Amino acid sequence: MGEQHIRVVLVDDHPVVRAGVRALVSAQDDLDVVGEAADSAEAVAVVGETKPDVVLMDLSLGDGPGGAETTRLVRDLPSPPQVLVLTTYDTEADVLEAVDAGAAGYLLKDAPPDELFRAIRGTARGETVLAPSVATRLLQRAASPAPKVSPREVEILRLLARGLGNKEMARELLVSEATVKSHLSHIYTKLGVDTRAGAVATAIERRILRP
Amino acid sequence: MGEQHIRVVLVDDHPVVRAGVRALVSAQDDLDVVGEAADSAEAVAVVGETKPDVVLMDLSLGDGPGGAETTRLVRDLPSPPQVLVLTTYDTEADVLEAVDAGAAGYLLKDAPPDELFRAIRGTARGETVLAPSVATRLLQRAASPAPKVSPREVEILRLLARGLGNKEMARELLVSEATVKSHLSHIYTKLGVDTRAGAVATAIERRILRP
DNA sequence: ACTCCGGATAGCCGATCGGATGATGCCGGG
DNA sequence: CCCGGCATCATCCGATCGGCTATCCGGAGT
Repeated sequence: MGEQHIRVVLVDDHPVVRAGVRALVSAQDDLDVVGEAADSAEAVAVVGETKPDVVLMDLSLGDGPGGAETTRLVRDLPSPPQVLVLTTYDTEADVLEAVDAGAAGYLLKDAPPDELFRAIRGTARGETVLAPSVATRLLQRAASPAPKVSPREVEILRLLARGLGNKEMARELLVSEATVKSHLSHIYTKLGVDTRAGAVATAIERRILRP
Repeated sequence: MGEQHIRVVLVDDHPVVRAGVRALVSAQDDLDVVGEAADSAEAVAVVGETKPDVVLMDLSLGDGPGGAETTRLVRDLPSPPQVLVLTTYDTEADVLEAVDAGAAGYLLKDAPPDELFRAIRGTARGETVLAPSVATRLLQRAASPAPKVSPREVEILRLLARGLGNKEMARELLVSEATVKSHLSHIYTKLGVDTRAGAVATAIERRILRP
């Protein structure tokens, strides 16, 4: 069998979380934490230097590029590591973006240590590891129609959340009021609502808008 | 000078965070982690047994009572410990509730370890320790009028976010449509908006509603 | 080449909303 | 004891919204 020690790099902007994962992971005989990074740039550098088997990636990295983008970057490196996303949220959008970026697994931070260890080992073996709640969510969404809002519609949603009326949105976007209404109708259909307030709530819930 | 070792109990539902704080705090000569708890009941039990000087309290504890309520509980114990809130969010509502519950400090989880240590020591000495961002926010809000929505108005907001019309809300709440409109008007005034969509967005932003 | 989709536009109409104004009853703090 | 906040209800009215039906254009994909 290949490597006996799985080399792990941690990417998380929270010192506390890094310390926690390091403490837990290091205590495992077959797992070594060979590096840490607090942001995207650091992550790329550290991964390039240490050539880990697995990268534990947080999705929210503070200012610069997020975890999804960083996942892309490290996956584009020569002999790229497997990326296991370890984050707080399990939004559909987050999961999809991460998987799309080349993540091999998705775990939540409230997972018990055991699950974390198993996930790291599985990921290192090339397996795809999803937290139960994430897997469930994915299946749910896969069954139901995927509501993908267009860029323009997102703009509308943004203005909507600011409480603008159709007329005001029209002025803001330099289009006619009819166009705004048209977009809104499409948004309602896609989000499965029929009021502006509901659209805003659903948009925020699905992370189409950020509060 | 009193105790040379400051006894600390951790309350957080995330194993990873507990491990992280424990690893960081334990490495300090003058700080001892004498207990951990993952939920409110456990917290009260552990604090009662270990009589710590400081409790590091997360505000979101999963299912049962939250961190604010738990803070009240441990502060009501005989010879209560100081409570230092250590959480992810710095919402005005969260801060106020925590302080009201008897918390002596408020730190964010992305704080550097140094700051955490200083906060623990300060809290143990009875000082009030606020994260800079939290302090700033408090001053801001203290200057501007505090918009406190009534319980009934929160109910209205909840239904609003579900996209219900005034008539439907009225039926749901067993009141007349006029009453609903009245509440809405008050909500608009308090939140500084003039549309339902804006109200929902602002309510979520101010954490009056949870997405 | 042809189709599908996002984006833009138009008009119609009933339902709803938001603002203004005013009134009543209850409770708790000053 | 009186005031203020909360909750309740009522009416009026102009502005807006949401649903419906149709058309047009340009780019991406088959």
